[in-house]
Amino acid sequence: MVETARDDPRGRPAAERVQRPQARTTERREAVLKAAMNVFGARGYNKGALVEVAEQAGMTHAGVLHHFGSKEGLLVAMLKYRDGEEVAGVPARAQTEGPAFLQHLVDTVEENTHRRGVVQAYSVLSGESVTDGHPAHDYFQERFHILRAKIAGVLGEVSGSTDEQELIDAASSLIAIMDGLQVQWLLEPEAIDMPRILSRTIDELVDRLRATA
Amino acid sequence: MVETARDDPRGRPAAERVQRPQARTTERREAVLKAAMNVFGARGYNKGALVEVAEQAGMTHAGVLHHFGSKEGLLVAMLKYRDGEEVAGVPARAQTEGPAFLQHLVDTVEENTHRRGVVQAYSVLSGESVTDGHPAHDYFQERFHILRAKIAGVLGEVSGSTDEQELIDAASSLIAIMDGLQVQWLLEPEAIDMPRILSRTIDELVDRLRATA
DNA sequence: ACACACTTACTGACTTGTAAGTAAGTTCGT
DNA sequence: ACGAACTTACTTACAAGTCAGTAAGTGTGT
Repeated sequence: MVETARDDPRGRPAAERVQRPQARTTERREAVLKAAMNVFGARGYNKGALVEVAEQAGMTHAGVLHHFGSKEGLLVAMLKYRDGEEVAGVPARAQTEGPAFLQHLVDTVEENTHRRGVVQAYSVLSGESVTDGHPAHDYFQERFHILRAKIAGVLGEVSGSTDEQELIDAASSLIAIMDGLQVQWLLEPEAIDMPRILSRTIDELVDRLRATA
Repeated sequence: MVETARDDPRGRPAAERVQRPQARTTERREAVLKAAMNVFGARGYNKGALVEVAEQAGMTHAGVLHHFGSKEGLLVAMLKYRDGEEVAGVPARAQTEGPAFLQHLVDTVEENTHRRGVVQAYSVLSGESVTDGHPAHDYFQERFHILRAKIAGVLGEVSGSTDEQELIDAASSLIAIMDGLQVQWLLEPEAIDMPRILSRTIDELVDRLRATA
């Protein structure tokens, strides 16, 4: 008994739920989230309009607001959702460790070559996120912080190096290369071979770290 | 005689000039351009409003449109203007050659550490530029294309390598690192030492290329 | 005299968000 | 097993604001 008032009846209900959501609600919300990826990816958060998101999800913009409370709420939910599935094909939550993780990075980049929309959404949003008071600011700040630590750890394992600063620097470089290449690739796809460059860079980086270990 | 209708009476007049601009016009336009850097840098192109640009330049938004014709015209003019001066302190047009150019890159990044606004403008705009039909799309596409060729050339000179593909890949990496680091730095400045990482990367890159030369 | 460098005033197109209403689903007392 | 009471999942309609762009006018420099 004790009624345990579940304050989280599935997901992150913007309009506070008291009962539980209906059967098909989850998939409807997912449709909205996917539409948001499309729209925010194609036009950016600022220029992306709720009406267009709603249209693609088959409802009105008021319906979208019913689910996510505000445009900002939708963005945040979308960002979290994206994390949950990573890139469809790749195992997502599969938190690979050690050298496998570095291969996982290359695989993901390879996958991304066939998912322009995802890459575009990421590039646009991370760029926008540095503007004053952008709703995705905290998300990207945290994401980079965690990613750097994770990659530095793996690089340490693989190379045997224990120079923390150098490991973090190397991790920062790796992330920077991946992100920077995406923008160049989006603007001139034939000119940039992302997987090749990344995999080369990783090899060099590990070699360098091993040398000073 | 013959009236030689000069179709470019100084600058890029959006509202087509017939006579020649007045004395203080150039500096007024420059004030607008600088304001545009501020506003588009802080808010992005889409969210940046002409009224705010105008305010900072000491006129109304209609005055800005008088000079640049449209918001898009202002952006393009701003981008060109920025190229003309690069970063205030650094010699700008000084098209350094050879190894000096690589040092110039590091110096510029060092300078940028003290010019957050410039870095933010660049990051936001280049991110936005990949969206559908963005007015800065062509600018950044061309910029990356030229920069890659330039850097690849310099790397070839310095390392002695003649492997075109490898030189272009290395150039792409360098640019990607600089751009990618900027975003991370903007989000967490204390965590990222841009000049140190860049200069380290350049050394490694040159060494690698020299080895296979 | 006439173009230039603006300003004021206004329009129209979009935007996000809210309010109110409706149909369908869920829960629960009996 | 049934219906009242209530929620959820929307819709239509609207409020309120923001913004780029235009038109017409005013003063000033050459």
